[in-house]
Amino acid sequence: MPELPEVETVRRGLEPWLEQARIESVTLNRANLRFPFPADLVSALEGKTITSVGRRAKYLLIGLSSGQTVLSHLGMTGSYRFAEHGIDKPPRYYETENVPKHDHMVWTIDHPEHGKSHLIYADPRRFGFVDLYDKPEDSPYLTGLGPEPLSNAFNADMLAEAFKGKKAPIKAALLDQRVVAGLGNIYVAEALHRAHILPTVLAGSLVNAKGKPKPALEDLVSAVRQVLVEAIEVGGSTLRDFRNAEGGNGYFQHRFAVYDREGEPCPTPMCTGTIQRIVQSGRSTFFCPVCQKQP
DNA sequence: CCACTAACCTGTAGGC
DNA sequence: TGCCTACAGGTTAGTG
Repeated sequence: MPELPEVETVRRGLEPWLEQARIESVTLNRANLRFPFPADLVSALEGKTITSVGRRAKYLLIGLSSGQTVLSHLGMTGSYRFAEHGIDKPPRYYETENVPKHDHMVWTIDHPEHGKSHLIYADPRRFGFVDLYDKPEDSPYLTGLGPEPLSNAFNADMLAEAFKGKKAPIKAALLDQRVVAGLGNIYVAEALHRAHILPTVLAGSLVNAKGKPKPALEDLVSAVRQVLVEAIEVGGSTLRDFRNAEGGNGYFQHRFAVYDREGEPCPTPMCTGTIQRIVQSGRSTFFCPVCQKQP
């Protein structure tokens, strides 16, 4: 689920409730998610104060007063939410019935303004994970990442450098987190549609003979930025189960031009095309065969 | 270097 | 109602 706009939405929802909060206790309801929880996670968290709630690509980065940083990835179905305030004991859902069975990690926190509450991490498919670092920039999850797509480091010149001679389809190239970090299946499809580029064209075909970006690559950079900004503004996309930290959903799914719209008319003005679905790298790709072209 | 598949795991939607 | 299949926002390892 969560691509950059959804993770940013979660981050913004968590920040006012977590920053300055003290972690009183931590309960792990199982030993692992995608990977085992770090052996020292509970002791590293308990008694510390949260100093920051950040994000890099699709990773949440929670800074602690000890100087350490919690790195959290939501996988496909991970979510953070708060239990109602004023509860004294953390919920141990696995021991009871009638309660969510995918609540794997619970932090009992005390915030100077908001008081006590429980932060709950739930994740039905358990593709997410939590890790702990002294210096998060050394984490193998972050070291190889490409630039943030909303930063100035992401531009047509750097994309041209990355795509020069590259034979992978542009769709696969944009999903490669080493090229640009934070895009997923939804926003790649939407950005390519806005830039009028077919997802099947080779990445290298967007670069000219001098290694400089063709105009279509400039359009693509703008489209990526635009679609991400719009999505963040409306709280991301809720397809099945995405919820922000306050329990609300996103609204960008109503603005999808192509994603999950196979058979529907292309929304591009004057375009007569019908949205098609193909499979690339084992994943669905949605596009309009009429207004998306080979540059 | 690149493409494709399977794997991790659970839930849900659709066909019969 | 139930059973079965296909598929889902991500990432990684293995194979050809």
